[in-house]
Amino acid sequence: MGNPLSRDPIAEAQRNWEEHGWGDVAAPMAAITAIMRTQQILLARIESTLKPFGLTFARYELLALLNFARKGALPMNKASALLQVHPTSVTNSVDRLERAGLVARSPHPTDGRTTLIELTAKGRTAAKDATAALNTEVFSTPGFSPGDVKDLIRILGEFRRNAGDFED
Amino acid sequence: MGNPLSRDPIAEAQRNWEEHGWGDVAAPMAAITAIMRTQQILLARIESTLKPFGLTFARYELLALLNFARKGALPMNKASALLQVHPTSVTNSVDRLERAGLVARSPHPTDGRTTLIELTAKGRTAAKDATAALNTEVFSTPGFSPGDVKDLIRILGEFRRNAGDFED
DNA sequence: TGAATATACTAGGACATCCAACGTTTAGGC
DNA sequence: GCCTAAACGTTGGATGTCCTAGTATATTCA
Repeated sequence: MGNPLSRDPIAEAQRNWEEHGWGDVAAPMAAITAIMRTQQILLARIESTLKPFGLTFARYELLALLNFARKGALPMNKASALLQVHPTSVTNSVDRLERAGLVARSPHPTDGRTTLIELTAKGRTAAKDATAALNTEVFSTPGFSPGDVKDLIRILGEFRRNAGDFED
Repeated sequence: MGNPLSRDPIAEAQRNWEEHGWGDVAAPMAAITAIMRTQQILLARIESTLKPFGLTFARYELLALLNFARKGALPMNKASALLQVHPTSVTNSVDRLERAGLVARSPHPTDGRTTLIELTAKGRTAAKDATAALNTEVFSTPGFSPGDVKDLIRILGEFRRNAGDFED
């Protein structure tokens, strides 16, 4: 889909912003646009790594979350909150994961409204295998230096806290 | 869709990774996940700012690109390359923008294969207004300190260069 | 008990992305 | 000059995400 460009299009945009008298917001614009593009690149890598497992990133995240939960089960609404996604998206993901035999729905023992999502044995295996693949194929060579990784975690952590993701 | 959580779910994931013996990739995993989440937050802000203009981010990017192009026109394939998206995605965006009267297709004067995308007067106004809105509502208060903005531009710029986005 | 709230599902729609395939047009090798 | 290869944009199909709205059920609290 793309050969390398001769010039950085985001740096170009930043220059355009400055020339049009928006110099005060040119840098933040460039940073935000760069985050958008970086996410695109990373997502493509992750999805191509997960494809052999029949997983998308959204479904993998849910699987990984369940894998870390005690007893491998979580209520739907907890999963929605922890993954920061819309409840209907969780329903959608669970539908597909259930159809693939990786998770199962079960009624909550005391609260009749909530349904628990539970990892099946097959789902636990898939979670482990997919995680191993991501670790070796993506996370071990992230494209950031260790120092930059540290900076990113700090910068984006502060951003997310200020955005209301969590209080800590 | 979300009240603040009591703890940072990404920091939590990082801890889980370390406890499972994947300490060597725990930090990159956290950084990459943070980029994913940050992109989500920023995209939501941008889209809600663009909504009154009947624009999505993908369509706005195309509009802004045309607005900076000399003569307000670009070939489809140039737009595809500069925006780093699949040609069919550009077709999709142009279809919708054309239906909204913001751009127009026209044949290339010398190369019969390529079609030019051209800003209409209405499109140029929309581009200017939407940019002004983004500048005041999003980019002026990005949620990053000026120093962090600078770091992000450098770190993500290097990443994108290494990923083959551009050569410079 | 009754009203407000919480939970999850269904249905429908908007949107973006990618892929395979196609017709048209151009360019390059011979 | 011709013919093959490549480039370009489009179509149709598939996938996937998110959102809104409405429904049904269950819980909580006044």
